[in-house]
Amino acid sequence: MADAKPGPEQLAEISRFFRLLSEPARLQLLCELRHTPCDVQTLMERTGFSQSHLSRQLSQLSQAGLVRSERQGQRLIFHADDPLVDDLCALVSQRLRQTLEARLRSME
Amino acid sequence: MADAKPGPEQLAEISRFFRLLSEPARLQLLCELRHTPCDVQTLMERTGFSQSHLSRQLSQLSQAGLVRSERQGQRLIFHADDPLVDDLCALVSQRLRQTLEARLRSME
DNA sequence: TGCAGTTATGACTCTACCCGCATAGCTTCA
DNA sequence: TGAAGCTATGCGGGTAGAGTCATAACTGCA
Repeated sequence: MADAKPGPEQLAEISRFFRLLSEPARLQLLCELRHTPCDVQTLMERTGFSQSHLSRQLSQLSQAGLVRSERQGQRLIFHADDPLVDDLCALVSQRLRQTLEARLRSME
Repeated sequence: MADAKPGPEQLAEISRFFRLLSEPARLQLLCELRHTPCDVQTLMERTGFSQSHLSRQLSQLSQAGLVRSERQGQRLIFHADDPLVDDLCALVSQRLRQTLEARLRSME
């Protein structure tokens, strides 16, 4: 029952979530903000992205609850204090490492 | 060190992996094959996808090691015996549920 | 080996979405 | 309140990739 086949609806939602993480730009933003909240100006300097692009991506991420914004003076400070993404990335990284090792061994 | 910022290279690989799961069709295939391996004919009937489409998607999944094929007679039987996807989906589902509950409470 | 059945692939269309530019809309503070 | 600064959004070019059709390539079997 815990691993019953999810319905199409649920499948769609889950895949939408993964889509958020499937874009390097967004994943990068999440990593940048993970332990050091900052404002858009700083993100522009660090990533080279345009302001409009950042605004859109941050909007998507905050809509999914992966990012939170807090006003400080006239600028918004963005936070990403959710460990979920860390966990997901850790699982995937570990998997990628295993795959590489296996490929190494197989070409021996 | 465990959660140091990943480099651009690693970020790209991780996001590529998430992209595999960001397509409902592929996620559905993984769910179909998770506990009941089967051949392409059966997948066509169950999902309504064309043979060529299935071939491409299964190719991507098997290249990532999420699916394995085994010949039986003249047809290939596809397996998805990796619990990783289950784990990832479970984490995300749980998160989606939490988000919904929070939204409910906030509109109270 | 040659045939029948199965899978992979080239060519194509179509949709979604990234990303930047320009600008409209807001928020804060003097 | 009005101006300055910050953020959101309409618009458009470009690209990646889903999905189909036709067909090539391959596999097991008579």
